[in-house]
Amino acid sequence: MLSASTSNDKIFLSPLYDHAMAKSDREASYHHGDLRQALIEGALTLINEKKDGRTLSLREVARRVGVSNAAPYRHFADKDELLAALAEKGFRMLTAFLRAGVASADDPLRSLQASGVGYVKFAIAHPSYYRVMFSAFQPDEATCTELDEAGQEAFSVLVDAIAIAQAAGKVKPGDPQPLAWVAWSLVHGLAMLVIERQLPLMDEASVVAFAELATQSLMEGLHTQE
Amino acid sequence: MLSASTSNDKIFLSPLYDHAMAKSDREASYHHGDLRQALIEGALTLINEKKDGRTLSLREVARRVGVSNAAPYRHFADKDELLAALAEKGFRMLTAFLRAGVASADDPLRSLQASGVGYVKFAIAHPSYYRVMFSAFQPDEATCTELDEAGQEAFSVLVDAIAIAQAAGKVKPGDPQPLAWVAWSLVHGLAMLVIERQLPLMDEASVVAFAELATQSLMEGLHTQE
DNA sequence: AAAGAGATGTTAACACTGACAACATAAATC
DNA sequence: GATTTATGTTGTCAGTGTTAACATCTCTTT
Repeated sequence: MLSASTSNDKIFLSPLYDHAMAKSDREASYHHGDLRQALIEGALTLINEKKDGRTLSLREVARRVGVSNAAPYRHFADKDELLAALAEKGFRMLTAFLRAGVASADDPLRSLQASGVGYVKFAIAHPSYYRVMFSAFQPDEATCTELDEAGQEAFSVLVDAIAIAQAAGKVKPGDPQPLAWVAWSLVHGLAMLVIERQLPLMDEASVVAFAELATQSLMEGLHTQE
Repeated sequence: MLSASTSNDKIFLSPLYDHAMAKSDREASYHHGDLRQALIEGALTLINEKKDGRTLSLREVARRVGVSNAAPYRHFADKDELLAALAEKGFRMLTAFLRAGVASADDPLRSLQASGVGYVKFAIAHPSYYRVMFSAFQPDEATCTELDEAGQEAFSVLVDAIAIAQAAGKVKPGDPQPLAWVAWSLVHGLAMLVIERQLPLMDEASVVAFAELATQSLMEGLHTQE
């Protein structure tokens, strides 16, 4: 029953539900113990079975977790809030992929490029996640600041990588933020097109190879010495 | 009642329904006369009222057009097929925007860049269209070849612009297709991020300005003389 | 022109969904 | 131990995509 969920299930974000985590006797009690987390994981496994934000249903998640229709509403105001929780987790994972990319090279420029390739690698490794993260469920602005934070954290990895490359004189100077937007646009568009099968790239190898070409192209546009 | 629909409503694609177009006495007859087109336009106006592929409902379209729930199923196998028809029209419009961009400059390089800016301009001018075009409703492959064609037509504008720039020695030589993918990725990602309000760009002017920066950055990476 | 055939609408139904109110039960607090 | 609070359940509502069975129009064929 406990299918192979993600290993980093230690991310407990909302202090509101901390007390629930203390429980350990689960299984067949009226109160689930940690429904919120179980719902997120249930939605997660469903999403890994070809479901996206549109086809995923709250009721199915509840069913999968073994709980009634209305139970999820004790933990999420509506479906979008569950999706937002998933998206947040996705951004945390994306951040890890980006950092792994950055760390995989010594040269600041190659580091920057590797972060872009890492971005695309995440997208093709977790396409359903990625779709949820960027599909248009309006996050209601102020309500889910945690999602925003997670997104900003991921983005800052890119900004930092650019700033470091600038400090090394490898990227033209100026506010790194707009440059990061440009780089983000490139890898985001690439990721989306690949995921939606709009580009005829079949296996991971060719996607990564193309991601390297794409980031390389932009690199030669961004770096100094013209 | 006939709200301001798009002006290019002369696009009749499927010869299967040509005979229906011959009718002119509409209004209050059992048979609508040209339901297929009316449904597309109805969906279109609804989509311009904040609806996207997820929130748009076939029943609402039917209601808007003044027809019963099941009537649309005489013209579209399912909801996705209606969305595909919308997407096709969107790609035709996108092609026009791209061509306008290309034609707006004399220099091949600037022409190429202008096509990219035109791409983004289309996306922000018709965000709902754009969302439908690229939101994941699996087009069932072989069934809707017309959508594929429309997409290819738009893409070919980009490829051609690159090929022309290559012929003028302004872009590094080689198969233009991969380069077009890179460029497409950049503007697609930018368009998506702007539409989903992931970038803090408010008005059209700043979006266009940033699109120019983004395309310029890539340009300097693609062009010759390093 | 009459008649049958095929296209195009309509109504009614099914199985779903998101969401809520009213109720039940366990846990936490006093 | 009693009460408040958190959490889960059942039942319901409006809305959806989709299909089947039926109705009506149009068109071809005789």
